Amino acid sequence: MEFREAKNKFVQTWGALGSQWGINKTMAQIHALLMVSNEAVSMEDIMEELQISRGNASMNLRALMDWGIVYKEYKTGERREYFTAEKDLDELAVKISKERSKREIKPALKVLKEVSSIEADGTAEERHFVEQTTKLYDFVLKADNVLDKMTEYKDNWLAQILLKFMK
Amino acid sequence: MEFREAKNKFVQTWGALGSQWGINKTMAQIHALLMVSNEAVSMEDIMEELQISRGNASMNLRALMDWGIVYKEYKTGERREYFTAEKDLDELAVKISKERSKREIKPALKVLKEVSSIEADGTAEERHFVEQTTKLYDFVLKADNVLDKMTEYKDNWLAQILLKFMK
DNA sequence: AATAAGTTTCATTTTTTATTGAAAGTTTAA
DNA sequence: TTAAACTTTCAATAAAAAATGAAACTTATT
Repeated sequence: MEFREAKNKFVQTWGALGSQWGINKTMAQIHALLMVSNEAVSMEDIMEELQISRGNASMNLRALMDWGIVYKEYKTGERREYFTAEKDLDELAVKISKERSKREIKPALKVLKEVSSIEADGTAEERHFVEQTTKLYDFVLKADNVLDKMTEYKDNWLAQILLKFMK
Repeated sequence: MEFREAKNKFVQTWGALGSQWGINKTMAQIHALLMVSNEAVSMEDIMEELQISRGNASMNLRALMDWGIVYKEYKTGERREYFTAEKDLDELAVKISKERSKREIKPALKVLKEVSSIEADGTAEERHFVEQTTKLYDFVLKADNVLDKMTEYKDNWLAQILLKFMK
């Protein structure tokens, strides 16, 4: 396999993976492209390389910047904007999990808390509902916290968490 | 909030969360419904409660069973099939992460290995590509393994992983 | 302050994904 | 072995999500 083919395969695969995990294909592809570029890339280049429209490129670049995993760069003497991706993978993981937690897990937790707090002295059905949603709330909260800790001390998280536990 | 409202809210929320993570809405909703039911539920009931067609119910129940998180149950003297969900949340997490790893992470790793193995003594661009995809391969592999370990020893995974590390 | 070079927005269109429903298939039991 | 009760499949349809592209907007330069 030669370079261009490999690069293309990587971008396509990353895009497919993204869409399986609820991140739109183009957004993941742009990110992939920037990840493996050794220098900042202009919007034109991205449009050209992925064969997408200006609007699409613009909106997904904006989304990637909102996630904090793509940065704008200005070259002196040039009007055009260039883009680079966060290339530190630990940093990338931290940002993605923080963002998804904020956008998706936290709101879900809120609902879980709400629905598990209904009065249910009634039927077995109701008691089971409250029990199960309460367990789910605790579980999701715990999982979210572990993730948070893992990312907070990104280097050697295991040792760090352990330290915290022992304190 | 009273019971029916709470139950409905839970099912809707779980469905939305599912679709944000690449699991189809109905599949997540059926799972939610079964999770909070204290007894096995028939396909008819599911169709009725979620207002979905027979085909849809059938296909998504099949998918949930393929994932190993929903089981068929037979009631003696009844023709009809009933369904229950895995209610142990640790077990649920294990099964979901195993399944997603198998379906999505493993194939992605394969591609990453492939594309990071190209000959690249050429340009800086090519060298950067190989370096970056190699890092990514290592990272994803490591993350996948940690998850695997966490789920393998689901109770007190921290201590267990630590033990392994120390051996 | 006019213009040029570039970027963003968003109504419309396209693509992708999920759902329906009717026909085919199974299974149980009389 | 037939029929009734139920489930599965899959081509057609609907719904949801993503992409387009042209107009509006911004900013830098002369």
